Amino acid sequence: MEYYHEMDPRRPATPQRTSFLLAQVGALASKRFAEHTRTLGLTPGDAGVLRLLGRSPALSQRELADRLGTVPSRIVSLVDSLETRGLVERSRSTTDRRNYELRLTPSGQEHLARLRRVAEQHETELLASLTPEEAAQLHNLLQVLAAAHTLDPDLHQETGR
Amino acid sequence: MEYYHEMDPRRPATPQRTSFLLAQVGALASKRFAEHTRTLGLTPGDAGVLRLLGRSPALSQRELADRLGTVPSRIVSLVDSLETRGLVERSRSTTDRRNYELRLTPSGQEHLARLRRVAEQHETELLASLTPEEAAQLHNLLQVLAAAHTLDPDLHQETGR
DNA sequence: TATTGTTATACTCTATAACTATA
DNA sequence: TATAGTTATAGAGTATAACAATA
Repeated sequence: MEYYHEMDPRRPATPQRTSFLLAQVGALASKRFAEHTRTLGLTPGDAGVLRLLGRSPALSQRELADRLGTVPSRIVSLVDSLETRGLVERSRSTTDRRNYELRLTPSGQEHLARLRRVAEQHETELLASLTPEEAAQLHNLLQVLAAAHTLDPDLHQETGR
Repeated sequence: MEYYHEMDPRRPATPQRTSFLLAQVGALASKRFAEHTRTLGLTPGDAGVLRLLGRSPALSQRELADRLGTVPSRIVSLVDSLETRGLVERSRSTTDRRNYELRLTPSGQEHLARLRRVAEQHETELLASLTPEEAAQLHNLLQVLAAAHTLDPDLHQETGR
């Protein structure tokens, strides 16, 4: 159920709040993205790992967990699965043998490239009803909100609760 | 884990896509709203039921499920809980005794009023970093997106899958 | 002692399917 | 037969806590 994300086509008696719309449209974006990744045989979680390892090779599982805002135990099954499918490889760090260094395999890099293409397609589809100027406006407004809510240390962090 | 909603304060090497930002900020809005409802002893699901019954009294559970984009079985436990707490009451329809007619009790109406106040507060907090003009702009852009994606019958519906 | 990764477990949320009662 | 509501169950997704290996 979408409770707060309700998408009833009937018009509400009261005008929708912006925060409500934001949650609705944001949930739509997430859902559509998940559908796109699924066509590649990847979950959104897989996509997050591939994206980060593409940007930062040799990450440890602990670091990966921190950056994704989750716990190390969650990373284990994610990397297990990606390793089994040959997209990611673990090698022990030579300097600290507790750590793994995680890297994309060539196949993992291909998957990441495909992922970037569907992300681009997703972006295009989602914003198709906006003019380029409107899309740029939206981008800026969202960045203001993201910055305001993550950079204020007095507010609880979004990731990891 | 927020995978796609990752809120890593480190700047990404590539600029964030708007769809990504939308998912991030939307998830933030949902999470903050849930925190607000929790201070009233309500889940976001509870809030959805109260809001709809406030607007449309005498709804059946089936209708409620449809409007919230979920299945009837999900409504049962939600209404059970609200009924136990004295916020909602079930009465059998006199015209078709299969249906319930759901209504808010006076206490339910008070809770709904409180809910509206925290929703207003939530809205204010979330958008505090925008000027009124920017907030209005954001509202309009989001409405365009919401309309484009729900009114097109060729695209899968967001609610209910 | 502290940290990385692992396992086992549990919890939350939600959907599916079979059932009952009414129509 | 069809529909409203109910129950039992199961599946995602994710977190917690205890543990082994290494530092």
